[in-house]
Amino acid sequence: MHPLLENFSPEQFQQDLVGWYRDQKRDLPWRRSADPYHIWISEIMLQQTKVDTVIPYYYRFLEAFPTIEALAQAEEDQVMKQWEGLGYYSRARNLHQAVKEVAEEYGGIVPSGKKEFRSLKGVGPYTAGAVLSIAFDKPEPAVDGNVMRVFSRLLCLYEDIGKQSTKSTFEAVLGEILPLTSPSDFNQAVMELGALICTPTSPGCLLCPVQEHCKARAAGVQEELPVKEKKKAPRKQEMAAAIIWNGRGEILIHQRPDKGLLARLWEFPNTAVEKEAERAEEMGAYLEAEASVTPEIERPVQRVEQTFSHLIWNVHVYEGKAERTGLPEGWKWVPLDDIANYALPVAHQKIYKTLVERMELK
DNA sequence: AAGCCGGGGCT
DNA sequence: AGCCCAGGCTT
Repeated sequence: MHPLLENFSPEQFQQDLVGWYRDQKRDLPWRRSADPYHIWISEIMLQQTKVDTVIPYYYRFLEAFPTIEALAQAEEDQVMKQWEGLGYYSRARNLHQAVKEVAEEYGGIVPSGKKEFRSLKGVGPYTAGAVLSIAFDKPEPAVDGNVMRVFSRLLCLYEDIGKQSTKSTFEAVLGEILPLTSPSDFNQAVMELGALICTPTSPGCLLCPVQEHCKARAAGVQEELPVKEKKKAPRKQEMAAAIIWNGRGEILIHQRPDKGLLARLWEFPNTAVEKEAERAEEMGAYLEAEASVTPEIERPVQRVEQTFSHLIWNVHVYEGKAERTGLPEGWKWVPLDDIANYALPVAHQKIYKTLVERMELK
């Protein structure tokens, strides 16, 4: 028995927690399915993403790609378009690659072995535990942020949950508490408790089904936990972007590089700028250097902000024109309406939406 | 071990 | 203005 579990009663805890879960659990779309493919999609989408955000994406994605085969055969651009706006786009590309592997190597059947499933792209320790327990009822722990918050309070553990060593501690503890009879309900129950009762701020201890098991509650320190190192503030970046028309009524777009921020998404040409007075000139120089396009920047039309976890873009949008020249790899002239078929970062979706509205007024 | 990778909704 | 979220990958 793990030393942190001294005086902890796993059987009573399981009973109190799972009983509450079966009575109070939310009716979520992926809980209506037993298909491992559906469970898997939901778990990837739910990484660092709230339930309410995921729900519409989950429906649309499975409508577009109802089966492993359908997703395996899809073009990456179509997959990215379905993921547009959900963020962390490597999730979509990794999922697509993993599903192709399942189609080719496992006959389209999601592997239920830990080693096999864990080896798939984008499947880490949490996702492996979650899918194997929920879809296959395997007794695997699934330790995410919810679980660490809940158990740092239950066990009154003041170790930084951002550290790998702390996560390992929780995985060991959960491995000992996890019931063999219904690991699916148990894992989901801990997460449900974290989402509904044992929330980051103002936890609802009075409504908590396991309050009698909670050391932090007993000591009145539940608000101090979990311990987590503060993150640095994001840095600000001034940007210029341009809507460049050619003589045929087409607009210039660009695909971002394979790696890094917003990898492989499409965008209006843009570049970081230094001096406020020379933004338009810097934009022109960028287009000349990267696409051999010599634009006439005519006017500023919009300003858009986009906040990332480590970066804030302040994008000054210009409009202008250029000759319809040949373009390097990754650049395209596209009719206005066709831009809707490309996956864009949210900042560029806003630019596109505003542009379409302006054109409709004319 | 630490940094990178989105976007939205709370407080 | 921070904070957090059903994390994983890369270095």
